[in-house]
Amino acid sequence: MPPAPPLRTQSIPLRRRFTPDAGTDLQRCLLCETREKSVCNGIGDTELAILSQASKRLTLPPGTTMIEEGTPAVAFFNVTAGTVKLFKSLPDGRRQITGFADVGHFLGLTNAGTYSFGAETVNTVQVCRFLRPQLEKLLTDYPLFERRLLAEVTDELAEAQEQMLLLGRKTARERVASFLFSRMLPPATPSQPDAEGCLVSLPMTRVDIADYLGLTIETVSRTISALRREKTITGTDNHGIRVLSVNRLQEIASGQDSR
Amino acid sequence: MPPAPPLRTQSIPLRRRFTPDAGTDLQRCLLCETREKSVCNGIGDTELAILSQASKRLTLPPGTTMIEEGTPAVAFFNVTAGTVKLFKSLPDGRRQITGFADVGHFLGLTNAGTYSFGAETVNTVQVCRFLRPQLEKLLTDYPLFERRLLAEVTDELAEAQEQMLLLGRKTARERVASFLFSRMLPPATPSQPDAEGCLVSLPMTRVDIADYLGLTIETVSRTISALRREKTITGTDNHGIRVLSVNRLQEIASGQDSR
DNA sequence: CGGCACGTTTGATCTAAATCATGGTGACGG
DNA sequence: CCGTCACCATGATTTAGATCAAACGTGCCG
Repeated sequence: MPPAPPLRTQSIPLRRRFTPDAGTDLQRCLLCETREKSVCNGIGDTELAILSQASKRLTLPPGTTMIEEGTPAVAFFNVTAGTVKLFKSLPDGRRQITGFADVGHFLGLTNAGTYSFGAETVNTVQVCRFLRPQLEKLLTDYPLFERRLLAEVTDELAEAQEQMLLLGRKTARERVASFLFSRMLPPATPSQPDAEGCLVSLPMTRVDIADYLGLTIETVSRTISALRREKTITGTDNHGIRVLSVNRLQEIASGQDSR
Repeated sequence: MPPAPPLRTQSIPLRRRFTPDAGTDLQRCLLCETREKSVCNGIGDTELAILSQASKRLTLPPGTTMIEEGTPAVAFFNVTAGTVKLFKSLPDGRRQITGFADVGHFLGLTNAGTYSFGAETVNTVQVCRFLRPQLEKLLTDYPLFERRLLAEVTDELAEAQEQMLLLGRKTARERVASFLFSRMLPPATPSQPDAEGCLVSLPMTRVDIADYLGLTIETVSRTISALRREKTITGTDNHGIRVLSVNRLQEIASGQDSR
């Protein structure tokens, strides 16, 4: 029914951009600062050399297509810097972003032979790439790695259910508030806890936010403006807002809101 | 913004209804017909007695609350007959059904100490219940069990992403078509493949369908009527419709639709 | 320095689906 | 057998958010 929206993907997949980082030594994983946040923590310190060999670290510029929906599922990624957006599309171009994978998150897991979703970098991203056979070997060799992955997928599923509640039953206002609130929960940018309000980083564009919340860019923009007008948030920078009242935001997000 | 809808839960949790089945012998799992459809298949034939001891089979009448959102996560269930609905709610009563767990599906997995969702039987349901410590022992003792569970959760996540696309970007017509189509994919009720059209069983009420698709009962009702009027489906039974044109239904579901 | 491209904001209008309202049907119990 | 209750269908009206339409800033490049 809705007419096909204009194509929004400003980026094209560039194979030559998949350049491995220069210094890929065997100590890489041991020194990795994001290890404890990720599945890699399921592998002991002594065996980390194996992990380094099983994976390759890549640096990807903003707007790089990492996964194209429907292509063979050959790799699994672990994000060590930046933000990746995951999405599904309809033939006419309508798109739903199903999640943003930040530092410590994995992506690319699937049972089917092909990916059922696409993935594209939001900003400059660093990932560790595991090819499928290597991943499977890690799973069988390191039970704690598998256990950790199971836990991560379980969390991911719980988040997905929360997002279904948002998409199916929340108002635009509640959706935007939920989004901002969830973005300030993990200590991603824990700058000043509440010196001048908590800073929330929004590396993605309004289009991405809209496609994540099941809204249009106009509605997202208007709603953010309204929250600004009523002093729940401040900041005119498009990629970083400041939350003035966390409680207020949470109330709106959970639907306990007057207006 | 939307006023609290009237309470829709016609059922109340009845502790006394959690009665274990009479004949719980050690051979139960070996004879279980739904084993190969479920995580239990990760355990070898010889060790099935252990599985029988780790679980308890229960028969639950329609409308039984199995899991109450926010309560301690003490059990994990495997559905062996019937259909269970999983849902999340907002304080004012708005509800989103996040999935229907049919035969072979598990429910109740979580990392947090409490359930982040509720679960209620749609019709008469049989489940095998594992208490949490028992489940964890199975996971560590039987790698194939854990691997199978990881695969199930991964599938569940893919389904959740598909549902996010539906909730965020599809029209009412596309949502209903997608629902009916997805319900006929698994050979749940594989009666006649296409003798007089494929039969699809809908054990849940219109309210449940609406809460699953992020619509109102009126819209669901009208949309089903429209599909009937245009001969894509037939049947006046509320809990079972017949798909006359599978292709047509799939086209509508995926958004390639004229009207 | 001017112009173009991109992302964003804001206003006016439209519409798909929600809400409000009513009637029908079948199951169940007294 | 009749009243009640749960569920479903359908018509009339309203509305939240989509769509259509400018206009504004900012950064980039010739």
